[in-house]
Amino acid sequence: MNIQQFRFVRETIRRNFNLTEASRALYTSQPGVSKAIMEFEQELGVQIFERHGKRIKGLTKPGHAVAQVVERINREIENLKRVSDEFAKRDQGSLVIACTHTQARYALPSVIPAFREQFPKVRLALAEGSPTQLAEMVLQGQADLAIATESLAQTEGLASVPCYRWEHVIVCEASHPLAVKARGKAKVTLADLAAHPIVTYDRAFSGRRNIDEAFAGAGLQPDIVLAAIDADVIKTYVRVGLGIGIIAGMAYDAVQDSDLVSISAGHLFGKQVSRVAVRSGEFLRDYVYTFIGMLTADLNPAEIRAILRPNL
Amino acid sequence: MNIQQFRFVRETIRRNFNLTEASRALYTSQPGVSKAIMEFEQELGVQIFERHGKRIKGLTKPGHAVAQVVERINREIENLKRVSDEFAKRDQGSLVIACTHTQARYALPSVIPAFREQFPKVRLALAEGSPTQLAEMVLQGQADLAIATESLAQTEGLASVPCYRWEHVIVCEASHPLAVKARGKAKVTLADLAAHPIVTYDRAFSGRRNIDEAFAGAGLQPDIVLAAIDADVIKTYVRVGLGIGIIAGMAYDAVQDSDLVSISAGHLFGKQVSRVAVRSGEFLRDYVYTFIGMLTADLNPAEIRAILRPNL
DNA sequence: TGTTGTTACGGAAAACGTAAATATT
DNA sequence: AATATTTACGTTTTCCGTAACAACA
Repeated sequence: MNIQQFRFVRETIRRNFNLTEASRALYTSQPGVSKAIMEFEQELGVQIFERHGKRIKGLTKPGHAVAQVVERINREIENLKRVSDEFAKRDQGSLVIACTHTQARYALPSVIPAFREQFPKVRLALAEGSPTQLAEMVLQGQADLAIATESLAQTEGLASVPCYRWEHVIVCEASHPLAVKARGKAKVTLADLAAHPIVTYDRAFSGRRNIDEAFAGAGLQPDIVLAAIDADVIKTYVRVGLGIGIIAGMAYDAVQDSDLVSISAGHLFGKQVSRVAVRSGEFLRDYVYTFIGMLTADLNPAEIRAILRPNL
Repeated sequence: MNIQQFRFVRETIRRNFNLTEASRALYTSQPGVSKAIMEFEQELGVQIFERHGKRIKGLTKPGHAVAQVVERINREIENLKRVSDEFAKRDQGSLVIACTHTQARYALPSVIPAFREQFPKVRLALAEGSPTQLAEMVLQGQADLAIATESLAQTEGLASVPCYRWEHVIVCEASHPLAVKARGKAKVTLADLAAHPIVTYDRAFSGRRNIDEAFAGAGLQPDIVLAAIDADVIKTYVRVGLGIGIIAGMAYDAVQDSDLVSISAGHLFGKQVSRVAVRSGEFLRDYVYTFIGMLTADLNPAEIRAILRPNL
């Protein structure tokens, strides 16, 4: 039994039971993988992979059980490297942040510079995607943490902490009837919004679910003429007159967006809570906790650690 | 990095940082262990062991962190063998039961034969000790499960289920004043007991704590003239007139002990609950769950599994 | 001075890549 | 026919034990 065998088994499963791909991914020869896996099966005395003749098709029943343990071993071995790097490399390393465009564009710019100053040797990477993709990235170990408003708290295998609160705002031109009404101190209603074409976020992003639910709860059918992933796109289409925009409050910049007005919409769509998530049970470098601490003003690093790593 | 290194590190720690002993325990050469550990440290880039010159004295700070992960890896590797044996060996294997003398002598005889019949190829072993020793055996992986009334539920790292209830009984000769009183349907009191010399269990065993607490709660000072680990010894000294005995109810056999009378004492010392414990997070062979199921009449195997292995 | 850990070295074993053969779709 | 897996085989590397050496207590 050896560590290579664990890696081979894992990669073969990940690559949909294609030994050739697995071997390529691990920079080794395909016969080597084949042989190692066969020896592994022989040593354990069980067949891990379902074979149709020579083709590997999937996991056998014992294979499922073995694969679970192998996965845990692989993770712990990765943890081992991280643990030792924590001491050996001190504050060198990398931090891969999986986040939505909204986070990358509006939330992180206030945090990243401070982090960079404290850990100049940590290489930073931003990976963007939909909340479910972000969760997947963290689960697969491709990213160290994910930041999003959706999905993270519900995803099995992730541990998450609330990170900050925000609300939606409506953006439109100053001359728009809604802007006029808001200036008159009158509260904008869902019915007001439903009367106009709307540009807002795509299904999976930035509290769009709450928007849909709010309208549905009021028995209204909003006229969403365009859905986009990021507020910049939304604002652009608001500017060309496609409709009114509903975006995250932090995405409205009083200076840069002075040609538009923002009308608070928290009373319509509720408070949104962005969360930051990591893979549960994972060893994380100290600076990851520091980074999360910078994101979440009201929790201290010890609290964060306690929530994200309860059993270590 | 390889599996040997993990084993070497673990064994070196277990053997109090003596490489020579560790190498002997693992049936290999001492220079091999030394070299493997040094290479491991080099690869991780941290020093795991504290060295005074050449002597290894303990773990460094990074060593502590590394050792924790290494321990987890070792356990998972052991699990791997068990998982595959579960399928490969079907119902062959071994079952090491750590229990107190009381369990071995009075509780298990009704269970073991049935188990043996169902799994004739499973080698059985009984390891006896005090409840804390039993817990330790399970934690260290020397035993698969522990059965005892004390300690198990409180011990960190163990998962336990209640197994059966029992009560203490008083044993004495039929002519003894207490026996006379009991025959007259009068309830025996703690004060009655305190008036006579008592022979009962040793501090750590079989609900002795409840006995002490009951007397203390009543402000009485019992005259415990002899404390023993097992009921056979206690009954022997009761027979030679050393005093009255307080033993576990199941330890009184109406036939074999017909020269003594038993007086129920549940109202004095409360109900005792024996528990069965396993190391939490451990993979256990199917027959282990079957065995536990035989011990615990009121829980079915699925419930037991759920309690003892919540995250698998 | 005995015990414990490291260095040196050589034979055995294994790991791994290339080439060829074989099976599957 | 093209793709995928296993077998064969030889080189290279690693493993591991013995022997010798060094240092602690």
